[in-house]
Amino acid sequence: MNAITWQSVQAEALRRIRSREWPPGSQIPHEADLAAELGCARATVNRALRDLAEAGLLERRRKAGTRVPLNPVRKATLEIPIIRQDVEDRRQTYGYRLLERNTAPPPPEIGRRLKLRPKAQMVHILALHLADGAPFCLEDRWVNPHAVPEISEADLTAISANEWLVQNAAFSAGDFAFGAIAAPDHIAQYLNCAPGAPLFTVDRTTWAAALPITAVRLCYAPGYQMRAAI
Amino acid sequence: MNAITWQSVQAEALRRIRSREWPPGSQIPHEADLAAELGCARATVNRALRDLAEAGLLERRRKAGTRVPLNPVRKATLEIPIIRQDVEDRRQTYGYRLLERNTAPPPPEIGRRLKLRPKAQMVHILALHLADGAPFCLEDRWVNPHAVPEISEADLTAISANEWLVQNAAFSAGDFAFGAIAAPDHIAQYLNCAPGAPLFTVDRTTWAAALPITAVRLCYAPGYQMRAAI
DNA sequence: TGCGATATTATGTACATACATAATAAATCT
DNA sequence: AGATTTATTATGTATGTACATAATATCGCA
Repeated sequence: MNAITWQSVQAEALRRIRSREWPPGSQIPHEADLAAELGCARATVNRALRDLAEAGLLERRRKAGTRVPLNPVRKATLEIPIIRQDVEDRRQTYGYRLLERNTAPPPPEIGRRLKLRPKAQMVHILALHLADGAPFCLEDRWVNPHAVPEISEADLTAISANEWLVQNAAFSAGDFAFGAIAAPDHIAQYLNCAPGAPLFTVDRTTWAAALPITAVRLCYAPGYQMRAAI
Repeated sequence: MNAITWQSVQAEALRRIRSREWPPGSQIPHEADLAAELGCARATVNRALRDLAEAGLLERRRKAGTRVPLNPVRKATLEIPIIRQDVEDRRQTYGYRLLERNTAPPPPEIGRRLKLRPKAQMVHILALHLADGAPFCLEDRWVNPHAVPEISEADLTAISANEWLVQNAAFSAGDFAFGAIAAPDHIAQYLNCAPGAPLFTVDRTTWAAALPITAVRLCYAPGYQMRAAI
């Protein structure tokens, strides 16, 4: 009956970090010593410390050992559902309208972000997501047709590009930027809000290995909040 | 010489998910079978699949097995540095000014968020973070003195409450909400921007087990973006 | 002294085995 | 039939061993 689990090892390590028993910047005992001290296998210690390192509470390097970082970085996990799910999770009924769809060269800024040559043709999609009939989020998207040629045939009036891409495009990496803008006139019209109203925005680019797939800006209606937990 | 690593197993699993070989909603073979098929130990498969489950690409339940979720939820990891670090990472020089500090009962909304009784006294702190001398972020914070009594003696003119708390308060959980607001007059003054300008905001509460520690709203100067990667 | 080769070391991973745990399915009893 | 107990099963975890890998420290040589 051994009560030692990797969670209990992790809890003990956390306690030592927070109590300054292992002060910031210091090196902590190596796995074998800790395992001996706590009476468990090295693999158990490894699992505990590896997890803490992934959470940013420890820094580990081969041979150099494990240390408590001087500048702790909190890592929060953001769960980013497809927009329909986001609306339904709020117990509202989801609606969707495709506003525009054409093929054109993207604005220079989008081209730069996706590292495409200047005049490459891309599929441009403008769509509005609704919650209980009211504007919820405006989706302004550019898709690289070379990455997902099937997009040309997709029926984007029935399913949003957001959802279609999640289901049909392999992706390996991406980045997000969250910010706030004042609603320009044309966006204010779609979102049915005052021009200049503060809008929460998400800019997102996704890649399949080195191949750019899509760049999108989501503008949420005033009052929207995105939540995360640690 | 075995070239099979948990990463390669993970890559193969990812391939099958994306290629619809394992379609959304379906159950995938159990660990022992996969291990036999791929020619590795079950522990290796476990590590690979466990990681994918943590990333939201698989759902696992004991006895019930492992399945591909119908509604994929993308999980992004947000790195949330202390504000000084954020500024310095932009290669700007950090500055800080404590604007106000007093003890008072918090506004009802803060009290509710922290689940405190209505008239509990809290430490209120208003501070401005600067980048290259320009306003960067306004910090409006309420701290529970019962959770961190040392806050009363802390010299918050030299070090920000943000930083002091990271270094001195044990915390176990927290949540974030990101949004956008129109700058109210008094905030616009501090941030040196036009009243009504769109501001990116972070609302954050942190807890030590069941004990509320602090609630804070950060208002970033116009144009600020917070970044995350998948 | 300076530089490159070599040894050392702490973490990282793989594996076989064993047992724990949770959820389901089957069996049993009333 | 319905409720309760008992298998069954897939994932979860712990362990000892072995070897891989990356970073550092040391040695040997010019």
